[in-house]
Amino acid sequence: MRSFLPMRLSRYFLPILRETPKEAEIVSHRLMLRAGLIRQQSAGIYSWLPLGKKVLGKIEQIVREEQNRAGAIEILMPTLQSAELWRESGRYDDYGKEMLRIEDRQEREMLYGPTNEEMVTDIFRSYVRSYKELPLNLYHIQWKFRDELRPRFGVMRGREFLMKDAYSFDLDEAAARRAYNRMFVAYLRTFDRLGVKAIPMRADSGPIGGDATHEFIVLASTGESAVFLDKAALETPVPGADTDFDGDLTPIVAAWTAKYAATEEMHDAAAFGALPEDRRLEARGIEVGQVFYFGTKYSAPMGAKVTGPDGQEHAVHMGSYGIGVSRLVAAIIEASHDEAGIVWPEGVAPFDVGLVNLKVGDAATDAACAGLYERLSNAGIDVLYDDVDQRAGAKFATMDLIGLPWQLIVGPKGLANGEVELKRRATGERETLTLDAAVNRLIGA
RNA sequence: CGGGGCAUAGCGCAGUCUGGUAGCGCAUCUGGUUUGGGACCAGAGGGUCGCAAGUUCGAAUCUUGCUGCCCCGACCA
Repeated sequence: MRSFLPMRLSRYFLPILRETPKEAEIVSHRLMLRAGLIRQQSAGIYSWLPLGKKVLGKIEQIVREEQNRAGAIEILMPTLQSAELWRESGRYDDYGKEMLRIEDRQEREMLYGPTNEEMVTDIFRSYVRSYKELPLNLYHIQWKFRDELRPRFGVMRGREFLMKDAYSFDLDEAAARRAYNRMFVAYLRTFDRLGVKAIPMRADSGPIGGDATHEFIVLASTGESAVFLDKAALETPVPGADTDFDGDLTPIVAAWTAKYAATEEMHDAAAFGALPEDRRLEARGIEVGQVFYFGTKYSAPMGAKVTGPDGQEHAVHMGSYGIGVSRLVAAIIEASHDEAGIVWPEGVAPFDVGLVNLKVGDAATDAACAGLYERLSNAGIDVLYDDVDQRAGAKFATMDLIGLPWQLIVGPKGLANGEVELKRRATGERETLTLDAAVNRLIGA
């Protein structure tokens, strides 16, 4: 007897909207509202409903695994920070109105963190004294708040957003560049596992400062920014799971950075024009990550120093590395959807399979579904069982909308021949199989 | 922050100009008929018309103030 209840749609919380709420302009926002992933609570601030929360968790976990693989170490810093820390770096006055400033009951000045360079630098300087403890890369996955003047496009540009931010500490610039490369390669792997094509592009360092930086841009026709790239970038191989992060990563990074790829702001029309015409690609994209090297910008004013092998104190060289976790949910949808709804890449889908019972209450279909659910679950497959008493059309429309990679359709007609239908959401292909064959196909998939 | 717009049932909308018992579609509930691509019939429930003040015998409708939200631009992970 299994010790868990099946995830039955009739008992789940999946508020599907048939009509598109009028505020949603772009496709990912529309689909996230319609498929019951999120609910807006205030401008740029969203609740994550069960299906959305599952996707967010999947993305978070892939990001975490690849950060860990690259040698970064997870911590968790608070959302609320003291203004004092930000005065040390000078950013309390520089950051502007995007920073949400609040006062506690003792009238202490606080802020809801838009980023964590100061805080992580404070942690570092409190404990680390020697170059022997380097390199160090600390990251966390935490909610941030930036009081955007004009939040829009749903979670694509919300005010509150979930972000992975990593911070590297090294003795000198050369070591910091190696740390940068580790994150660069980790990002290539992360986005690949998330099922999106993300291209690193030369970027403007912006207010965070620094002189080496790349933005990772997901190509999507509905993307917000225009990008220009060498088509060869699309064919550049993504490093495998066996990549040695302690080894020399410069060849991998060089293979990517050698190919022309730039956003509009950094576009060099002459360099782009020098490419053979059939390799020039003008596309649109969404920024989902950025890596920076910024040297001693924070460590120097904040006194984050270590003693080097020379016996002298050195301000550490730092970098920071962000991935927009909540934004990625929207970016993935922008890059992967059709007229009927979302098409989740397998790695981030909220469930692996939607098991559709076409005749709820019929002893044969009910029993077949129960058996299939159990066999698939025991094989580690995450199944959403649609046991709702609805017409077939409505069930199919719901499954297509929420975009699970596979639909396993069980109806009385097929079952009379011992058969079920397996539909691949991405392609729409359907296959009629015996129950055993369908289970084996899914377990093998 | 400049410009524009919207706010009426859970969602999408009409009604506002020209003040007079608050409507439609979808969704929800009940009963029946249906049942492989968003069914049909009959019935039912659900609204302090964003908030406040004013004008008026009477305000969803007119006036003033406020709030929230959206779109374009500038800005931005």
